[in-house]
Amino acid sequence: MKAAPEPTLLLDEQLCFALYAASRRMTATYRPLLEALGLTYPQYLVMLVLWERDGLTVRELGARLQLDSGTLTPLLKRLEQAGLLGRRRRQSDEREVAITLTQAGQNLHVRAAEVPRCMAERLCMTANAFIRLRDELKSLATQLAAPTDERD
Amino acid sequence: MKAAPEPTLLLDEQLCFALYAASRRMTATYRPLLEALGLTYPQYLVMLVLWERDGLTVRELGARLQLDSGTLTPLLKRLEQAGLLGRRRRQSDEREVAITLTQAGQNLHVRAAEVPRCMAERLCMTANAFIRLRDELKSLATQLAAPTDERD
DNA sequence: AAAATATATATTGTGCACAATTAAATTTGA
DNA sequence: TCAAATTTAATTGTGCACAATATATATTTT
Repeated sequence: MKAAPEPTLLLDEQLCFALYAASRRMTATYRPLLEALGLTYPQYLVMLVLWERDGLTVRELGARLQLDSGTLTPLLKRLEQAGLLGRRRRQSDEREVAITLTQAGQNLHVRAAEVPRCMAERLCMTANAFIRLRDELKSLATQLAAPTDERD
Repeated sequence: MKAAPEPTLLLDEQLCFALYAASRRMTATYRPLLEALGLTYPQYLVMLVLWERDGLTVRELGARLQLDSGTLTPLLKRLEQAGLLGRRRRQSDEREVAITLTQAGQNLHVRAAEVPRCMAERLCMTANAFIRLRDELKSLATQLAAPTDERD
């Protein structure tokens, strides 16, 4: 019976740092592709959500991306300035702000379609490895989102 | 013979978003633990490096963490203000700034030791799963760091 | 040695993240 | 019914990330 290995403070042994470093490298790899579309990486994520379903509120966008209004409000204002979307209060509930794509925002969908293809090529992973890693990361995030006392 | 699946623009299918979301969740999980030590997450990473090897230059720290002086200089100044480290020009090369832990900075090492233990418990992963995921993320980062035309 | 080049850090500016607060609209309930 | 509680965005403030530039020092070239 072997004792559980003691977790260390060595940088190279940390899962958190591998995750942090990989995430920043991923964003850096997207950067030149998205720059060609006039988007930052978080802006691209917002557009992905809106291309799936237009007219969401700030709250719904935030729920999807796990971002709050402190991040989204200025980001959405920049996308509005760029002419990709519009923001207006819902008449049914004046607290809510509905985000709607402009024609330019909708048109960008077509040009964006090559981004995932380009990244897939860049990753050099099999479809299975891709899906396995993605789903492991999803379940890690789920595990970390659970309250501290959650029993599995 | 099945054709390769076409990559989509659906948010939930993106590896990048799973990575981005998991990384932010991870940082959020560290936050209360590190707050007790008076550190932010990037500051904690800098301390991990210095606890392994003191007296590194800003450049060497940056190489280890993949961060540039635009990020590190103000961060290191805040850690200096907090009394955890000192910054001084190397006499051998006045361009370089050596970062040295103060006694308080060294003392924090002991209290920090429980952070990885606490996180390991929080993750609910076997040691093998932990290592496998960590190393997959490392190799992903390596793959993304390679120049675009790299053949495997 | 002077000029050109390279290197290390700092500075500036933009854009996230996220906590905390504010303000307005809506819902709830005594 | 109307005061309290809740909900939604926006605002404010701090701290990263990162590109671009500036500045000082060191090295190389001529």
